[in-house]
Amino acid sequence: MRPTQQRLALAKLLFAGHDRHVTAELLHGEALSAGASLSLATVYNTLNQFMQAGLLRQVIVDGARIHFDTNTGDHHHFYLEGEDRLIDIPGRDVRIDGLPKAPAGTEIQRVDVVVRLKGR
Amino acid sequence: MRPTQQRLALAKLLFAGHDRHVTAELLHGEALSAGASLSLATVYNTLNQFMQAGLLRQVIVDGARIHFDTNTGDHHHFYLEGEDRLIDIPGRDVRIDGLPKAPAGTEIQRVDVVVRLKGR
DNA sequence: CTGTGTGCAAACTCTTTGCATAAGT
DNA sequence: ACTTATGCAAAGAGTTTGCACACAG
Repeated sequence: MRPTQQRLALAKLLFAGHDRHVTAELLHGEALSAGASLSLATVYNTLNQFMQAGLLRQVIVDGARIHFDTNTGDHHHFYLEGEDRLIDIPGRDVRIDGLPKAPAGTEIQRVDVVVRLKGR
Repeated sequence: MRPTQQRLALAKLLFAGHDRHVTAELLHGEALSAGASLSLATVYNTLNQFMQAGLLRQVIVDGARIHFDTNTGDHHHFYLEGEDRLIDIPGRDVRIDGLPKAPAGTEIQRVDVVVRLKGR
């Protein structure tokens, strides 16, 4: 994977600080605002490449959009429906009991917990 | 909501037996096979109406498709990635401990657990 | 005859793909 | 030059919407 201008710009936005949750469109907007010049398609491709490289993870909460998460470790999410926003829940603290064992011929790949929040 | 032919055909397929998980496209196919005559758009509209009526619930696991679940009670899901198939996990049996409390100004609407399975 | 509600063609949104172009050897 | 990889326009997949038509009162 070559360190092109587009990829560097996105990497910088994604990994510069703390963990982030972004959608392709949001990141595209940020990149443009930061002066970079790339298309939304390139953002998607880059996000998928970063994902394959293990730098990023998808979070499915919304059906309409895919969210990408720079935190690839074991954790879960609060999802604020109104604002379409994600907040990490550290995986260490959470314990899930009473799950049936995986059906024959399958094995568990991951357990995702999504706590859906409603603004009050 | 009028009991039109289209709605009756779909209701019959959805609620005739045990609980089901369907996508719009799958249900459309079944309806056509059963001799009904309706468009995919109508299936979507009808599913959304059933949902508003509280007869159905959406399950978001895939990002590409929306799954509809005739089981509206408290429960969770196994998701078989390869086959794009859902299996219910009764909510009674599952206990989740250690979740942080909801951020100020928000309240928990629902907690969804998805156990992602990989065929072996 | 009038008004409410229905079903579907067409539109829309998000994401992926095919290909001309660019970069490296 | 030749090969591999890149970025984006255009296509694809899933879902929603606007509107002509049907049905009930």
